[in-house]
Amino acid sequence: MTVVTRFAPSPTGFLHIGGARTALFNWLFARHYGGRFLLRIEDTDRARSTREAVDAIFDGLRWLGLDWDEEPVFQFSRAARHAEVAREMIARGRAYPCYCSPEELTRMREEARRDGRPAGYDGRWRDRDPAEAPEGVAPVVRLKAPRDGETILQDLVQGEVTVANAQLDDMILLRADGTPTYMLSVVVDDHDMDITHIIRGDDHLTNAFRQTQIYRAMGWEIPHFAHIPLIHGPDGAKLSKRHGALGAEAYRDMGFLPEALRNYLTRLGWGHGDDEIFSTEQAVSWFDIGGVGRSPARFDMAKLTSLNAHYLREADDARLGELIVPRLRALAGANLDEEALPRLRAAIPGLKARARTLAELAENALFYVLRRPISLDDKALQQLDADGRALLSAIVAELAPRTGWTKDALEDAARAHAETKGLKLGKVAQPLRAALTGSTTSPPIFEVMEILGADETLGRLRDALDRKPAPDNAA
RNA sequence: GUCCCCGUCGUCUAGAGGCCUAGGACUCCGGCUUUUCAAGCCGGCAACACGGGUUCGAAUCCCGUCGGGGAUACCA
Repeated sequence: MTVVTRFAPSPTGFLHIGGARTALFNWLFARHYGGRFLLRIEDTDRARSTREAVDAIFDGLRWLGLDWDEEPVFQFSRAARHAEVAREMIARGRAYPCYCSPEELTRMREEARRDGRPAGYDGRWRDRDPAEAPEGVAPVVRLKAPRDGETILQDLVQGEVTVANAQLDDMILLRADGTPTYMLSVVVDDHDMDITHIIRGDDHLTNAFRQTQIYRAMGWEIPHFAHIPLIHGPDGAKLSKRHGALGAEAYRDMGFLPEALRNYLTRLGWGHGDDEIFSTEQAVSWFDIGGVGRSPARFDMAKLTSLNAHYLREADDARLGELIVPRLRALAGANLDEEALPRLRAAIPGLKARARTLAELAENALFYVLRRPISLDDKALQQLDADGRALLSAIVAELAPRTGWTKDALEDAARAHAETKGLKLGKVAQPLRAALTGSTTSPPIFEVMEILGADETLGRLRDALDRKPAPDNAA
């Protein structure tokens, strides 16, 4: 049997992080078993579904590297088929029209709750003669669900879960306007799409019981269910839009790499021994439902960030360069000079080891592409006090005439210079760093000098020396 | 209210009766290294929710309590 999984989001917003993980698990499972991973857009709620949301979901999935098989199914387009199934259920005596008014239903719910009974529709039209139907009221179609006994679910994650049928009322299959409800649509579509494994959030666990009853009513084979625990926010509450339930694109904008998010999300709620960092290929070969935990997990930015730092260090230099160009343009508030790109390419290795996100990478890279004179931060300014400037002018004289402008030669020269003055290398390195990068932290300073080149380096050093001395901090 | 699910360091988790004086990762705190900052290496703090059983022996099995979450729509 070929495994077929699906991800079935409703296009009412972006691809939020919980949905992304659900999609990921379905994708991993299908790929692991060499099966198919399908997409179905559940757009039957016409009022809330938008084309923008559909695009955002596709984009998010693509960005995460989750490719799907076949054309996505749009659920609304299958409404006629859903209604046909409902009619078939009526013909089989497994569904019936119900003429209850919304007011009646509310009253039923309130009374049931007050009496401590399970809330829900009491089945009053279940066996009533349709001749008694009130004039001019369009009925809904309800499932004639079993009233006694219990429905048992064999869940791949939650194990065997049992619920008394008395808890489940006769759910609506077709609305008064003839459109299908979610409960009917999912079952029909999952069946027609030959879905073998339904992997979804455990907020659907109770739906699975009702859906099981529809499968039975139609005599269809019931797929395997795997209800995975939801992701919670840092405060332990449900991850909602109020907390961290951001869309995949928000994480992209914050500067996370898709492979880092994929690794993080895979590890959230799933484990393979003590493995923390693994490739997508490894994840595919290791992934199985058995490794999925039963308790909800909280979303932890710090760990995602740490993972991202790892993947940043591993990432291809040219790729990172391209990724940060738009960010650099925004930070610089201008287009980049021609020499900026080759300079950036040479600088990435030194830069990426010091950044945790693309946002940080761009910030740290900015000094390389800024035009002279560059601005200095407060700590850099402090390095360029009278002492610092004296050190600087001495070393500028030393560096200016040289021809071998490589980091090793430059370091040798600086070391020799420091030694004659009886200073540690750090003493001369910091003023150089301040003048060249505008900050007190940067990649190795002689590497910076080599990448900047002799002209730019000397220019920046002169800029620093030409500056008016910083006002005395003590004053 | 009713039903269902969950409960190991702050967080993610390993653990499927003795291998557990509970392991790893992230965070945090020290140290080493060092031209700064990272990285790396070494070390440290830190958990089996609680109470009863079962057993020679329980984080692991059972029951209860408490806590958290989810579902209870002519939404999906």
